[in-house]
Amino acid sequence: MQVRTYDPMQKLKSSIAETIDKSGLAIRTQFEIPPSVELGDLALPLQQDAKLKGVNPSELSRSVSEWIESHPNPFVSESVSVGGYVNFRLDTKNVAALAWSTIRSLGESYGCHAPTGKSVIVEHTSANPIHPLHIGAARNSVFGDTLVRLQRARGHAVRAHFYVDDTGRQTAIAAFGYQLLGEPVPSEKPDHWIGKVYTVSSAIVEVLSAKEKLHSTPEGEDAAKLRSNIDEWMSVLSEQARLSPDLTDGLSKAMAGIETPQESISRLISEYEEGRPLAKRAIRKMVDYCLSGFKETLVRAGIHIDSFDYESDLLWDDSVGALLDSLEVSKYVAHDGRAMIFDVDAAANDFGLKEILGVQKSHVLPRLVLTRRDGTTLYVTRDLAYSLKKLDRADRVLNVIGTPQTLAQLQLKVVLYALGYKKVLEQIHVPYEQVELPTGSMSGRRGHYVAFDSILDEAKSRAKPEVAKRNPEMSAEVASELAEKISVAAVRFALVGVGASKKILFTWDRVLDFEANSGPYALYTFSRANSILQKSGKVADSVEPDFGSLKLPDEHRLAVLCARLPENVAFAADTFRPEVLSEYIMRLCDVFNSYYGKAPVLGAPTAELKDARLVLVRMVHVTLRSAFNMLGVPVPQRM
RNA sequence: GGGCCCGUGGCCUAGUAUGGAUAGGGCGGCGGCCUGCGGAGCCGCAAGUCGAGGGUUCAAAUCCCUCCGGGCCCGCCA
Repeated sequence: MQVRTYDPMQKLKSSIAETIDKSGLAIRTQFEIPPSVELGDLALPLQQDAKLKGVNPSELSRSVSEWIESHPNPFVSESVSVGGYVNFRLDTKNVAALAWSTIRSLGESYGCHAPTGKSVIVEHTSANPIHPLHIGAARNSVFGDTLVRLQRARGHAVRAHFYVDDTGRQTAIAAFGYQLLGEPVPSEKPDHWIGKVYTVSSAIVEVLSAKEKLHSTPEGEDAAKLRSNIDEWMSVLSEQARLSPDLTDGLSKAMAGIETPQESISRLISEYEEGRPLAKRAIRKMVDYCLSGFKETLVRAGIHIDSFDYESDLLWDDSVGALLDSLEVSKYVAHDGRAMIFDVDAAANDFGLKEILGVQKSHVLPRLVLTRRDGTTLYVTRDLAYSLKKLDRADRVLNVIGTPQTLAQLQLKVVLYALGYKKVLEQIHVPYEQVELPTGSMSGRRGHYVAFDSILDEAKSRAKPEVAKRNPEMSAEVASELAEKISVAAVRFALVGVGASKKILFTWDRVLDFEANSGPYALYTFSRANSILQKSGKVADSVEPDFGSLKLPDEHRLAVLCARLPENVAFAADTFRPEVLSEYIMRLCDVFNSYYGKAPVLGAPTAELKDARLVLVRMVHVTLRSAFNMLGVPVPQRM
């Protein structure tokens, strides 16, 4: 049976390695890419091997290249020995043919790898359901979703999970306001409306409780602090009163009758945790409205969540209770009243986890409080139970969570490992840096944020005139669809195009400048390739080309680049770095743009050349389309 | 006090995992290219002490140490 080829470059490398192995030189065949195209397509560095063998690197590389020259490999057109490297120039014809047969057989799935049978859960987004997704969450979503797509392309069975934090105090504050308003149907996009309810409720509660405290506080520093606190929240309130007068007014009136809102909120929390019907109805109703708003935004950005996991379910189905029972008897747990405190450092030392997790031995890991003195659970406790649930459902779990959570994620691993869940090592924190605004940090509570929706809207409204300018004959509807695609591409490229460890300073121009942004450029390149294929009037996939007629350096580069998609996907997936793929796309676009500008495809001098070029264009076309799919970028047929 | 991350031309960024061949791109600037498959394009030019200093090495943007600048974390918050 023929084994299906997924990765042409891999296949070709093994073939060359095999040829070299026959020489009996016994060298490692770890290929690299030379720093410049003039040097070749593949490089074999032999300095290490030369050292081990105690021979001169140049001599070794010369023997290898001489061997290849006298024992030809179909994929190598030339091998040159330079300073301990053997540089290989690949044979355009055979590389193109190999890439083409792979592309033709895989079609849209070109770039994907053989199924592994391994299951992966990617948890991402998981924003609090009390305000719209903002730009920071957008980075999480886009990054997380791209990871989902990449893991899938890697051959794993992947599911995207969203952890719904519905038992926290913040959620209760919003739900409390929602209850007071009579639990209405939101009058606008639900997450945006709930965001307002949350900000106003939060501000009123802050003001009322600060005022309350002020009564029993003697004049001095503390009182002054309370006063400035009141002032701050009053100004948030007046801002909201200006933006949404009815809502603010309604909530203020309803809240005025409540003497101790903090207590009411605490009661709501505990009633919800106990699963009391009224509390349950109000909170779930509000949360689900908010989630429906999230979904709308996510769908627009091409993001799909397979499972929304409610934190409250972990309490109700006693997952948390079971976890507490096993913690109770752990030798690392100390009790203080009903509070449980976990000695993370001792556990990490005992199990040798510092070494495994890359923590310095001398670094003392902070203890972790798992329950309050009154016995109630904390966020981490529920998160522990949630981790177990995720690990139960997949071979591997990727948690897309911001860098501020790094320590907490580490502690979580130690605790679960110490409880005997060794599989927790298969749960990986994939961190990303925050997005900052020029005006300072965002605050959901204060209603200060840039919503994901606004970014998409703004991108679209900037794209529209550009589309209209270039396509005056296009109907408004089609133009709008196109503008939508372009804006999603621009936003996704902007958020995933830089390494996750880099902070992003969000400015409208940075993200939405269509000259600077690589998204529209890449889509444009694709649409040009598409247009050449359309114009040809041929079905490129049924053409049997003679790749031997491709002589231009750019034709060679394009064939080799197309063959490299799968290995780039593998690397991006395995290192959790989508930017690897976006860099690859840019490289391919650069070469292709330059190519079709100087080499006529449809007007090629001979029929053979025309066919070969046409197929090459098709290869670029399919390769780009696959790569876009993996980045979650929609593809327009024309622009 | 302890720990983590970032620091590459005016601005943004790749390269750091596995040290190696002239540090790649983009924006902005300057100069060209619409009789050719659509100019969101192409071609060219100027612009760099890879934060600083030491060390290891035949070889350091990359590894080690110290320091500087920016950010984050070390809650009976989430």
